[in-house]
Amino acid sequence: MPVPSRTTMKEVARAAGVSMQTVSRVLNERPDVAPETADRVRRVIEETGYAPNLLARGLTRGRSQAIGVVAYGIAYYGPSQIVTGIEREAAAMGYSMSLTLVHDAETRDGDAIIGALASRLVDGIVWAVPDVGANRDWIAGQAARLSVPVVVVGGTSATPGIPTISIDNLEIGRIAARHVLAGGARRVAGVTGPLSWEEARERRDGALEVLAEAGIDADESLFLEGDWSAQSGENAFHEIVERCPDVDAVLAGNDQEALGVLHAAHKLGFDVSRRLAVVGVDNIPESAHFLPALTTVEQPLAAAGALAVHELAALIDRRGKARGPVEMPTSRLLAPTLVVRDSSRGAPDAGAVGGADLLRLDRV
Amino acid sequence: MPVPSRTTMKEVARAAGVSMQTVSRVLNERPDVAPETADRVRRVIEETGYAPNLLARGLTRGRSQAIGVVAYGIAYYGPSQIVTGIEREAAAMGYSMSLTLVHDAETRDGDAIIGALASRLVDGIVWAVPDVGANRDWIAGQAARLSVPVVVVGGTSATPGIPTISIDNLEIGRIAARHVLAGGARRVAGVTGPLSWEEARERRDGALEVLAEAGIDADESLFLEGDWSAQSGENAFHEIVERCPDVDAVLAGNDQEALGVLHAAHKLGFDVSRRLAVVGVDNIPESAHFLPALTTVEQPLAAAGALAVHELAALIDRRGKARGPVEMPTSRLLAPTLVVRDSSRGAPDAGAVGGADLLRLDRV
DNA sequence: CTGAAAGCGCTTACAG
DNA sequence: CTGAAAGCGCTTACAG
Repeated sequence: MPVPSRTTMKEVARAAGVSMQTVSRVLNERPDVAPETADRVRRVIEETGYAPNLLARGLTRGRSQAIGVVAYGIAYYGPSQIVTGIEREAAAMGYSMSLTLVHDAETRDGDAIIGALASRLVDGIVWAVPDVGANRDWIAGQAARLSVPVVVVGGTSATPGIPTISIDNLEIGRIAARHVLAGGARRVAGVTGPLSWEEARERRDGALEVLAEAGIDADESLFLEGDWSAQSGENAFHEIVERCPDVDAVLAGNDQEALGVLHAAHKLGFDVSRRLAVVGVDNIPESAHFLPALTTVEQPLAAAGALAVHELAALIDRRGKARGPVEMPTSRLLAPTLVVRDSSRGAPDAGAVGGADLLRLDRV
Repeated sequence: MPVPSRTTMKEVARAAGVSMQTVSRVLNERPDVAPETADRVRRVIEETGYAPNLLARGLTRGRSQAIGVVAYGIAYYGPSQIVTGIEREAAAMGYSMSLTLVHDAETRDGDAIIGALASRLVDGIVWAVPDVGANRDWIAGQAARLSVPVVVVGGTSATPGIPTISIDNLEIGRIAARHVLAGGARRVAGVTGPLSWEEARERRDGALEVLAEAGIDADESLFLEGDWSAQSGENAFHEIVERCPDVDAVLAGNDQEALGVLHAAHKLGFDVSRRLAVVGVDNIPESAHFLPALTTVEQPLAAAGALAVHELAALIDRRGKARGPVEMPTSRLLAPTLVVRDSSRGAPDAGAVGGADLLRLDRV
């Protein structure tokens, strides 16, 4: 059996008794086609199952109707949420998505990756790699010399000259710190993410800022560096307890680290939620079922991904039309949300109201 | 500032004082070019930063050097692992990846999605959507009439006529059941995934098979249907205890459900790991830090994704060459692995050896 | 070893 | 309202 090759526009034209241009017009919904001619063409398209070759279209139009996405991991909660948001919005806006994963946040393959995407004539690029090392400066430099627009998503505040959709990581730290202070905590410790990540540094700094303002003895040495893993949270908690046996709150860099803290606290016989408040970041689905259920700061990651695509699409359209008036990149900083559960409530979790005992506080 | 448009092959040719064909030959590493000519061309390519327009190349060659991937979710652990494996292997084999996410496992957008990928002349398609409803039969039908090869990954056993890389879900159920029986359990219950998923049915059936063989009163009514969520695990456990107060083992459909079971058991005052064994599926990173640490059955999902791409690439190459000799699709069924932790060890978890107390048993 | 010609499947002005 | 021509940037035979 011969490989069924695709129907071509020329074939459709012949079958409909018109020229290729007319088929092209019908396909692109140009108004200047006689109704009956258009109908005839549409019928043939229907019968033959014709669909335009997007490679050819892209070649002539000079744009591919595809966006390139460069993401870090995907196996992790944050990136997977962001990419989900990106894909959804891209699909909704009629773009297909070419995804490249970098396996090291400090990748030096950036050139090759961007180059490969450019070779495919993507109409724009979403850079969804965390803010580690010199990443951001590098991509900003690339963006300047590239012929396609680039939008950065995730990470921290905007890089000058490049539109960035990010989460307010300082605020994440502040929210968490304010919350445990409001609950009466006075000896606040932390497990951060890897400090090569700007995200991790900002979360910590936001917390320290609040502690300092509250006149709390903000002991930076009680904020230990983790690596986002539960294991690192567990290790850190043991260290924290050694340094400060009467610690009454631990702010974790993410929910996995918080889980490790809960685990370690349990092993050490701490009565979490009565004597110790633990707060995570992310609100992964599991966190509501940790023991005790975890208080955490949620980030609008999928929304950030979607917004990034939205902004990118706007840039693409703008570039298509009037090239000129200095493109003012629109950056946005999205606010996180506190989700309060038993791990910080100062109440025993066993026998609790169970179920819908969830409270959301926006910027408490 | 004018949008910097890409250097073209014609420009490279002129700068190097040769014809386009010669540049093309150098680019494709054809041997029939004089060394010094090739050097000259390479130098110009270097200087200009020329990179071929892959849309044009795809149009002439009739293939895009891209594969299309259709995946379910990505925000979930399983799919994210599979896609990670797919991307890694695709990148390694020189393919770029066009990713489309379906947000409903029983999607009826399949036609449109496949059509869109075909329009982009992808060289092959990886179908990474779970085996729900009539999914598999549908994609098998599509594969037959498509001009590009399709490989299915995930799910259960092979669909006739279409290469499938899957995990042995029956074996997952068997492994889990054998393990708790070996630990002395006699009243075994379960929380399944949604039973519209073939994966969920097979895991349950594998367990029931082992229980029956062991002469255990395999009570199917103790296997309740969940929806993969921790909440459903929690709800199910309450129901299970009502039906069978002296239950001594619960086999969950995944780690999230298992977490819900642990949570509910804790609330109800069950002494997990002493009086109750709980086993999950997936080995999500968090599971090692649940309270108690979770025994679970791990699936080689990333490997499955990589193998799918590998198989797809083989099919693409074969199709490119001798079209003819009935393409015998190669399907593979990958074996899961048991990871034993405290939740099934019949030992208290507090004050345990902590850390590397992990044991892997292959097909116990 | 190298180049002129034709063509991949579309779209974009340009005529009529 | 419709079609002939040219061109997007490559590659593939075909000559020499």
